[in-house]
Amino acid sequence: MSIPYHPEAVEKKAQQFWDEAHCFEVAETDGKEKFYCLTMFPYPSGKLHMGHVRVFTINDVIARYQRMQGKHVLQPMGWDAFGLPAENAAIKRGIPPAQWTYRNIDEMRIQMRRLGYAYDWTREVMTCRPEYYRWEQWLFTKMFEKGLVYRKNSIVNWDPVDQTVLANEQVIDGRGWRSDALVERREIPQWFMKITAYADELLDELDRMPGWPESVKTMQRNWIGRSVGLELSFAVPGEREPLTVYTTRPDTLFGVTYMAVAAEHPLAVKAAATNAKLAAFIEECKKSGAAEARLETMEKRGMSLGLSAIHPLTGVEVPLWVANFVLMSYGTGAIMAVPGHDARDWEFARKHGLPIVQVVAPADGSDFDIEAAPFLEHGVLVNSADYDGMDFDAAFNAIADYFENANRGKRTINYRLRDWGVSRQRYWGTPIPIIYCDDCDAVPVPEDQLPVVLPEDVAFTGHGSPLKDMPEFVNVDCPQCGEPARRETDTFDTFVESSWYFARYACPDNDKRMLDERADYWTPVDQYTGGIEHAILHLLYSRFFQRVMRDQGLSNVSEPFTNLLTQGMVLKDGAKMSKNKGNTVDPQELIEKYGADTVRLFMMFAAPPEQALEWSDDGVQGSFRFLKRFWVAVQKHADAGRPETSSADVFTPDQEALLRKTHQTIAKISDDIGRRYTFNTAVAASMELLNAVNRFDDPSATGRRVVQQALEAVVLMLSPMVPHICHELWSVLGHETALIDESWPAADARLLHADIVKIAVQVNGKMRGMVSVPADTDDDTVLAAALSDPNVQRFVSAGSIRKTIVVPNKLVSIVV
RNA sequence: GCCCGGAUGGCGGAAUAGGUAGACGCAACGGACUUAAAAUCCGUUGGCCGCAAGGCCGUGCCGGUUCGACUCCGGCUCUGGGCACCA
Repeated sequence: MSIPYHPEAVEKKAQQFWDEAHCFEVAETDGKEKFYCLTMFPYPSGKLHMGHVRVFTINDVIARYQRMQGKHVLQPMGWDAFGLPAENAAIKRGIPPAQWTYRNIDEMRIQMRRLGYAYDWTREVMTCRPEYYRWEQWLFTKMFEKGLVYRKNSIVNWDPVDQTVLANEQVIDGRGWRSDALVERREIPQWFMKITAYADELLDELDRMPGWPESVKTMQRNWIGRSVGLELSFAVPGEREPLTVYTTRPDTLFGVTYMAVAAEHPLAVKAAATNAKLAAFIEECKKSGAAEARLETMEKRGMSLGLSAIHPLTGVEVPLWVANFVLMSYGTGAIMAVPGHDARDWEFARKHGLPIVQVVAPADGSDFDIEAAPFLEHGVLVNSADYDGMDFDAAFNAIADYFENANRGKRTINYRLRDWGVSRQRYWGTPIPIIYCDDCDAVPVPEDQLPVVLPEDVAFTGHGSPLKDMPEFVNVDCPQCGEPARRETDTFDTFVESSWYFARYACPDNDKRMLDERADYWTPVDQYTGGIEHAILHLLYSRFFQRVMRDQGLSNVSEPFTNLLTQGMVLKDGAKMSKNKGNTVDPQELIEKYGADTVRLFMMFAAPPEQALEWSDDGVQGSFRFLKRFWVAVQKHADAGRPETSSADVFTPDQEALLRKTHQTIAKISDDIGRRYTFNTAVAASMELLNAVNRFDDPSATGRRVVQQALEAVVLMLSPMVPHICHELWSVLGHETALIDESWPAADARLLHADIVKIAVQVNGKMRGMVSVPADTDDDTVLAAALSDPNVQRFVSAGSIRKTIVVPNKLVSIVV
């Protein structure tokens, strides 16, 4: 008597079983291989979206698969709880950010539980809790002591109407998103972490990280952007200080025809003091956001400073300009321009009528029209005095030697990577543990006064941080001299919290130390899964922080994530699903309609994990139908009672075919999940095997035994993806013990290969026939069989064969 | 603008090391069951030609390497992600 498939009841029952048995709570167990399986933790935005469901399901499949491989699996979950959206919600709804955040966490936790993820909830962390962020404050004070943090001026987006600092996201087409005022660049003092001190290590170690995708490693290499170049100076007549610039192309030095400085550069500021037009232009330049993408794409504008610089080799005077694309915070705030061999310099020279000189020619001696386009490749020097005829390396070295010997410049290694500015002029974040004293300057908060607790009960207006208006927070005594002092009101970039949470899951309850021996047991993370959008910032900051913790003696691990899986976005209508764009699909509705297993299955089946997944409402239905067919097939089989366990090992051809199919499928899915992470093809293979079972009609004892084996394999192998229905069907198949403790099935190697293989026959590269031969037939016999195919013969006349290729068990290619 | 990806039937995708393009699923169409609908089951389905056998074309575009290219190389187009204060 078959029971219909009711996902809600099935899922509730399975989850209750796992909860009561505490299946997913893990301690540090000796003698068992550990596997730390982690997803990037979510921002508690309100409800789960499809992107969450995708990444959590992928990771859960891996965690459950590894568990079935006999490993001791930790899969924790927590909340990246600080951030801008809570402040926006607070303004919009008049609720304190903390309240809004905790409510969202509670709601999303319920949704996650409904989806049946194998999380150890006893380890949950929330970054907005003092017991979490106190350790980050503590580490910051340690970094302060080591000189790994420092304070300097840096640029922010300033909204002149709302009188507030804006995030890049809040600047739309150069205007503040609420005020619509033109955004300005403004310099304010901010705290920086010296990630550049680790630049070489972060770069070099990428070569020894086989578990990371090549694309992510390339992006990080380019981001760090290590380059070897020459630092040299141009004298400026009438100025005491020369203008220092850095170039990776000293070979183009003779092609310098002008120089440009940033609007904030002292030379520009000085010149503007006596030139109203210039002053106006400089003010205009500051009216722009700070985002690089915007600076690079906006119209390149500039104005002559009326000054010149002396070329260090030729002595020729080149004009000095101020330009909107040169930024004070990058490099020295000045550039030497070589329009003949740099695209941006070329474009700017064209626009402003500045001379373009060719100093590098193509190595093959061909002509190049420098007036039509810049020549960007390496080549042979021309118009470069004694250096003419040299190639890039020779010219680089000769010119660099000249400057170093004359003590007028030096070879320098530069990084594109900049130190990490961690100050945010916002309320909802970790307070930066610094006290400003008139006499002692910036003093870190002593360890016994940590944590600096963020007051949660605040009236939040959105006009600046409410911390500034809280004297009880701001006014403190200087820890050094005891005089009245002021507490820092800026908070940390939320990337600081997400740079070490993965280690804290090992010991979230320790109130004496940041990390303990349990972190030594679990770290590094064996499998880390998250969005490709984090390929650079979050992953690089985490690699940096892991090293800071290591050098603080907290860990002996350098790389935090051994294997990285970057899953693609969930797109709708070709764009990332997001609340901003209003193109979201609510997973909750689908769960209520079809159950968690259907949603999980569809997410795994719709696309391979690394690829972007274009959402379509069609197809979820198909996954549900498959689960129903799966359910009915197992029930129907079980209704006839358990097959006898012992029978002779004699099979009919059909029985043997299903047996082979079962074992081939086990081998394929093991590879798909264990090595390739192509869960979509694993699902497809399960479907094929189930289709084969449904077509198979053999009520004999042996037939039923073969079916039992096939169904058990499908239940076991689908269980990481659809754990609830499999939990139930495992007992339907007659098992007393729970599926969660079962091992992954093993394929019988003797049953993996077919005894008859089909060989494709090509003539001149075109398919002309198929022949069936026993597996591993020798080449000559296969060729003879191929040539005897009537259709092949039509295209091959005797004696005309020029070449034959035989690919064993696959293909014959005949060239006539 | 710069860096990293992607493009295959009506749709999502498969082809794992250069070797049968389109597995599996969706949608559509035809049929069975039903008073009917839903559900379920069976069948067909890249395009063109052909009664059939079979042939020709076909993996974003242009070109190359190879007996053989979705796969490798060169050049484009469109599109997704990142660009340091969204997370």
